[in-house]
Amino acid sequence: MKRPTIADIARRAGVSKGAVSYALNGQPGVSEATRQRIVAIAQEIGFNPNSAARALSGASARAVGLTLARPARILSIEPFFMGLISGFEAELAARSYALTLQVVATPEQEVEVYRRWWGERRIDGVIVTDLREDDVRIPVLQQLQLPAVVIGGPGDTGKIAQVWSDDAGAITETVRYLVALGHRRIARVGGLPDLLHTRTRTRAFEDVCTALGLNEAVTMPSDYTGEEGGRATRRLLIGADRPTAIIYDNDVMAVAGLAVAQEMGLAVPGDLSIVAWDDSPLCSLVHPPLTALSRDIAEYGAHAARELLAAIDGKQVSNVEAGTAHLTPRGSTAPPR
Amino acid sequence: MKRPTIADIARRAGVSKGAVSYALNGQPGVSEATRQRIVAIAQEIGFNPNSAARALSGASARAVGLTLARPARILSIEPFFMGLISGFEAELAARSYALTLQVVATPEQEVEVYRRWWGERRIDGVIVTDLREDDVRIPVLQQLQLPAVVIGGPGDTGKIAQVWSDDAGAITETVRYLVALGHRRIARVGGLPDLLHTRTRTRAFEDVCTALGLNEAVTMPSDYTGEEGGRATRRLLIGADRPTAIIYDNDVMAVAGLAVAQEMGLAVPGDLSIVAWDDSPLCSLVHPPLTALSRDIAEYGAHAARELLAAIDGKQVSNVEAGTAHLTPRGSTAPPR
DNA sequence: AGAATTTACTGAACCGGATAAGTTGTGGAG
DNA sequence: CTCCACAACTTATCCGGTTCAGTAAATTCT
Repeated sequence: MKRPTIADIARRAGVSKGAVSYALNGQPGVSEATRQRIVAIAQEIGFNPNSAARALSGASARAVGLTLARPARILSIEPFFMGLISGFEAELAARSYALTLQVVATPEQEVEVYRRWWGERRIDGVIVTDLREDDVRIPVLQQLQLPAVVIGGPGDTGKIAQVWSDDAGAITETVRYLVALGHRRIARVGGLPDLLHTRTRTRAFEDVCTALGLNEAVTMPSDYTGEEGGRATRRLLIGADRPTAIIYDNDVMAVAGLAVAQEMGLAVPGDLSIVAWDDSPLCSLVHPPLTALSRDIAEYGAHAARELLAAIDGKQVSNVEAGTAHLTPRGSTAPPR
Repeated sequence: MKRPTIADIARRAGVSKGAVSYALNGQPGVSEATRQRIVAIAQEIGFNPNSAARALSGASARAVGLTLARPARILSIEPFFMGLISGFEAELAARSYALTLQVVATPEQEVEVYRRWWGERRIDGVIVTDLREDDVRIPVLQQLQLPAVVIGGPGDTGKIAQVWSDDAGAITETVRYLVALGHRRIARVGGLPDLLHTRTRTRAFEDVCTALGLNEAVTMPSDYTGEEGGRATRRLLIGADRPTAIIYDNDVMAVAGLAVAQEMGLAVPGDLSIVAWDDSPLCSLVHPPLTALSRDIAEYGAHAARELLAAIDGKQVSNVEAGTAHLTPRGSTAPPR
C-alpha cells in the first residue's frame, strides 16, 4: 500500500505542493475555502505527514527521548518509571509527540545515547532522571544545546529546567509524625547513595532527627531492589537497640522490609512501624497495608513533559516544584509497644 | 553546535558525498584505503547519520513501535511490560534500533496509532501484545503491510509471526502439582477474559480439572489489578466449600489474594495454597514467598524483537514457542490441612 | 598492444515535506 | 483610470542522506 503524500493531495486538489503545506499547517497563504478542501482531501485519503521529511526540512522530529538507567530487574518491579512514562504519554500524545525509549547501563552510556540521538536528529529533547551530583550528562546536554528537563533536584543544572518534589519537606513531615506517635529510634533504608535526591533525603533526615533530639539517624544505603532492602532491614533489626520505625526510599524495599520483619517474628506495626516512599498499589496490597508518602507520579511526569515541550518551543522555562509527597497513614504505623 | 553531515566528511576527505555514503555503509565502490580514511574522519568529528534523511531516502527508520494498551495504574505495577521492554531493548540496542512507545486506551486507538506511525514512516515494525480473538489490529497490519510480531497466541494472525509460551502446558502442570499435594478444590483468578491467552488458560484449566476428575474448575475473571484480584479472592473464599488452592493469572493479583487470605484469618499455605503466574521479584518479597510460574520475560521480549527484526529484513518468519513457564515452588503451596 | 572489463570514483536525481521568493489577480485608494 | 497593496497562490530550493548513471583510470584478457 502506497503512502499518500502532499503531492497526491495537491494533484487531487488542483493546487501546488506548497499550497497544501500551508493549508495543513495553518499557515497564511491559502484561502479558507481552499484550506478546507485540502484538509478534507487529506482526511479522506488518510494522509499523515512523513515524519522523516518533516524533520529533514528543519521542522521538529516530534519525538522526545527517555533513557532508563537501571538494571532490568529493578525496572520491571519498580512502579515509578512506568508511572512516569504514563504521565509523559498523556501529555505527549495530546500533542502527537512520540516517546523514544532506551535502556542503558551507565551514565556514560546514557551520554552516548544522547549524542547519537542528537546526531541522528531523532528527537527534539530529552527527559533526564536520576540526577547526580556533578552529573556528567548536564554539560553534554548544554554543549549539544539539546532541550532537556531534569526530573529531581534541585541541583546545579545551569539553564536546564528542573521539575522536582520537595523531598526534604516530606521526610521531615514523616519523622515528625513518627516522633508524635512516640518513636525515638527511627532508621531509614535509602536509595542509591549517589543520586542527588537520595542525598537530599539523607541530609533532611539527619537534620530533622538532630532537631528533634533523636540519638542517631541511621541511613542504610541500598539500591531500590527488594533483596537489598530486605538485607538492609535485617541488618537494622538484629541490633540490640533496633529501630521501632523504618522509612524506606521506595515501596519495593518497604514491602521486602515488611516480609523480613514478619519472618523475624516482629509484629508490624506493633514492634516495627514502616513507611514507604512512593505509594503504588503495591503498598495497599500487602498486609498490613503500608503507610506511604504519596505523590502523583503520573502528574509529575506530565508536568515534566509539559516543561520539556515548552523548552522545545523555545520558551524559557524555569525550575518548578511539582507538589510535595504527602503522608498517607495506613496500617503499618502505630505507636511503639 | 552544528551537526556534521556526510558533506562535511566529503569535503575533508576530498571525495564526493556518494563516496562517503558507500564507505560508511560498507558498500562496494570505494577502495579500502579511502574507506578507512573516511571512517576515521567520521569517527573523529563524531558523525551520526541523520535518521530523518536516511529514512527519507528509502532506507529504514531504524525504529520499532510498541503500544501499551492498559490503564496507567495497571502498567505501573504490572512488572510484565517493563520486563518485556527490557528484553526488546537488549536486542534493539545491539542493532541500534530505537523503541517508540505509546500508551493507548483501546484497541481502536491502537489501530489509529499504527496507521499514523505507518503514515509518518516513523517505524519499521511493531510488536503487538494482548492478542484477542478476531483481533481488529491484525487485518490493519496486514493491509498496511507493516512488519509485526505478535506476543501471545497461538491465534489466527495470517502471515504475521507469533511468539508465545505454552500456557496450556504450564497450567496443566500446575494443577497436577496441586492435585499431587492433595488439593481437590482448585480455583483460578483469571486475567482479562477477552485476551486470547486468558481463554487458552481457562480452557486448559477446565480440561485438566475434568481429566483429573475434580468437581468444578471455577475461574473468576479479573483485570490484573490488585483490587480486582483481592475482590475475586474474597468472593472465592466466603463460600462454604471454599477452594484450598487458587491459581492467579499474574503476580499482582496473587499478592493481593495473599493479603486477603491473611486478612480473613486463613493461613497460607495451611488453609490456602497460592500459585502466581509470572514470577517477578514481587513473589519472593512477600511472606510467605509465592510459588510461581516462572518464565524469562526479558528473554521472551528479546525473542520477539529478534523475530521482528528478521521480519523487517524481509525474512520469512514463522511462529515460535519461546519456552514454557515452569513451576517454581516456594512457601505458598503445601498439602491442604 | 589493443580491446574488454573492472575499479574507484563523481555528479545528479530523488525521497517528502517546509519555506523563501516570485507571480498572478483583485479591490480599494487617489 | 491608474497605481498600489495584498491575498492567493506557484515555483524553486533546501534539508542530508541513498543510489543510479556516467566516466576516467587501472587492470585483465587475448
